[in-house]
Amino acid sequence: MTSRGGKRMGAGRPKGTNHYGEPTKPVRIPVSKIDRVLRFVREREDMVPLYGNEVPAGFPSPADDYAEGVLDLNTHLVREPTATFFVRARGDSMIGAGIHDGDLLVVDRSLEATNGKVVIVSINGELTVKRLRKAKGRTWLTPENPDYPPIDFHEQDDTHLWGVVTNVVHSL
Amino acid sequence: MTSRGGKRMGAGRPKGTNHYGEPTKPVRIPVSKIDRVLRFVREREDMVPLYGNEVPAGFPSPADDYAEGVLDLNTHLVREPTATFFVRARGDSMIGAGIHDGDLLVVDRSLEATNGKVVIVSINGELTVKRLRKAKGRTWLTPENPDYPPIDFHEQDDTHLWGVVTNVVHSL
DNA sequence: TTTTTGAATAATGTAACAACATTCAAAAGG
DNA sequence: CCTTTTGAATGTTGTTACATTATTCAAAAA
Repeated sequence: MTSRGGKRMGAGRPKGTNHYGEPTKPVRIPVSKIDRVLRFVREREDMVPLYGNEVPAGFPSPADDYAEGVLDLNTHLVREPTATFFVRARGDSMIGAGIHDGDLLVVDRSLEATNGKVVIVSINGELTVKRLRKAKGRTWLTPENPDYPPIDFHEQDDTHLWGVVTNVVHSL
Repeated sequence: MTSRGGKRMGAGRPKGTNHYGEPTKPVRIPVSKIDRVLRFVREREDMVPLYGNEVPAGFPSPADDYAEGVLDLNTHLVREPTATFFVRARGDSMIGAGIHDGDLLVVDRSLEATNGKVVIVSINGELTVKRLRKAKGRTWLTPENPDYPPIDFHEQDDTHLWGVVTNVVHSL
């Protein structure tokens, strides 16, 4: 074929037409986490739409813009990653606080355990969850269930306060 | 100074002494997500230690090995990212199922709404959460609160079943 | 024996590159 | 004059390459 050459002013792929709509940069990732990272950046795996109580216009297409916003559970529930841990709740002594047997408790060790907070305490090597009550110079650990009695609390060898429960994850 | 040269058999940095304990590879990441990705891979932000009810040996140092394992909330609670959304619960009609006013509900639209499942239904443009009961060829939406009556359910113009509630996140 | 020092080697952030994708307009065809 | 074909022009992308840094070891010095 003969050439069809010549100037092509303004030709070429336009900027910003990539998959993400923004520039990318190579970042070194440990191989075991590459899959997870790619899912996060490519499929916005961690951003799940949040709806209120009205059926939104775009419903039920989560691919559309999320009028009510999106939510990342890790960021939402874990404010201080290095100070946070989970504990599996046992028993029904805190049923009144919405804590059921088997629930996953999100515990933040960086929060101050003030009066009224639900806390994780170890007693004789066992972790337990109770509500902290401070009154008249004394401190009590009170269950949220009338079947159980309050416990007088003071830090000692085998009793330690580990953190404040911020969220309860209940599976159905 | 004179040279101190000569063979150095076995010298050099040993393999596997990198920050992650495993090889890395460059992966192209959109610039706005680089911070988030680096936090994830470097500080294992999303991997929070999970403890049972015994005080573990390494406690309270989350930097140590997690005898009870680690947990990533997104992976744990969101099985099908593209079919999942969140709804904020209103009212106390499902208090018996552990669902309180203001709780965050994780809803999976890919699960089958079988008898006994807690489901999200829209009625007249409003989202509501109820337990599905199927019996004698009929389907009911039953609140988990004796103060509320069951509702006869059948899909029609203004009534639609949106998904199955898999988890309830309750804030304290 | 202990300390100093540079060789040896791996890790790491980023530039560079080759392969691919996309768009435009000149040339060809009608 | 309008439509189709085609290669130039340019951006994107996964991966390689590389210069710099970090780490360890043992020969040489003290």
